[in-house]
Amino acid sequence: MTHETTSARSITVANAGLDVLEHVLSYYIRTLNIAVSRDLDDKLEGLEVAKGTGKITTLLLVDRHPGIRPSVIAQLILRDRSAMVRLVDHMEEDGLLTRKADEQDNRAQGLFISHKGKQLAAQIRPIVVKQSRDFFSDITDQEHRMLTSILERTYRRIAGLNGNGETGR
Amino acid sequence: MTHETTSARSITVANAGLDVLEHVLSYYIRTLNIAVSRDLDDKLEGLEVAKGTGKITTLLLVDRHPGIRPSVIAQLILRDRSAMVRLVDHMEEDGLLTRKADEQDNRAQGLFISHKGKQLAAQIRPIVVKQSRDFFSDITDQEHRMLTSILERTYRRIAGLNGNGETGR
DNA sequence: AAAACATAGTTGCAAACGTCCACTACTCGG
DNA sequence: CCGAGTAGTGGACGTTTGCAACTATGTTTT
Repeated sequence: MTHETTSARSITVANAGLDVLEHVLSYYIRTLNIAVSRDLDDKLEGLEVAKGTGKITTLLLVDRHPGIRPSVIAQLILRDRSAMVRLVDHMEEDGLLTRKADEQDNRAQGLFISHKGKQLAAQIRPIVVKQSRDFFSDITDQEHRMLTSILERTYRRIAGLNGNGETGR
Repeated sequence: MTHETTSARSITVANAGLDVLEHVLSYYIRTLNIAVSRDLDDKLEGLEVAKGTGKITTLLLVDRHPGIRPSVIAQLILRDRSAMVRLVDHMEEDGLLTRKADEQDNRAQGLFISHKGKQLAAQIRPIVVKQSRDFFSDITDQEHRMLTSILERTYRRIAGLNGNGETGR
């Protein structure tokens, strides 16, 4: 049917409707994700934790909860254990943290932050917070808080931070 | 400083605080993204448009705007042109759309949906909408609308589709 | 106490992207 | 006509991610 009349050049970024996606939350989450991730990477350039939510979250979690286990972090960042292993490998190589076998449970291990890791964590915290705030510059503080708390709800369910846990893989 | 009393095994998914990330919108965007993407992939399993926001958006855009150019779509989905080329390659191979050289501008091309593509688009629309709604099941309709429109604001700025409709190109 | 089952970490493999960069073809303004 | 900018393409890389299989260890059953 339609294929000739609509002059292609009239379809610009500014006037192209997104079809149903315009009202689909997941579309914005998915798209904004790539933008916000890119932006964050820039802000973190050179800091050994660029790329991926994983490193940052892991660093902060280990700093905050000495002895936390890889598998727990994996659940929180929604990755599988194998991905987690590599993450820890890298971070250990970079001297940000260390593994220590758990004394009670020999198959488990605990993660501990290094001095260098601690400093990096301290350095990163303000950057991460500010980045998020700056990125969503056209959102009021109130809206920002609201979004955060609403999304937190879904996140907690998915990650199993609520009642009991499902793995939501 | 929380640490000694906290034996490693007591740090569970349920009680591990996320440090500053707890109040960082971008953290939720980034993390939820991977969950929502996985979920969507499941719902779309087998449908030739699984994986990545790109295919779906492209399909719907081409269906909606016959003759739209790859570069325009690229801007909307926040990818670079080369990524777009491959996307179109695949979709053309799959018989979802076709390229046609633009008559006015020989360096450009227009994308047109195929019959198969049109059917797929029709099939996908409800799924995508429902998926988003279902995924964020613990959010009220009103909140969902609010989130969508707030995020849309940021998206539009990022993608450069603000204000005026036809910025002379 | 042995067997069966579950959990933590690990590794290999392979698919899927995204990014950077260079290159061609073409348009347009001056 | 020239120079600048744009559209599409292709190649090479480096990463990330997911799956499946495997080990070691812990827990539960019978």
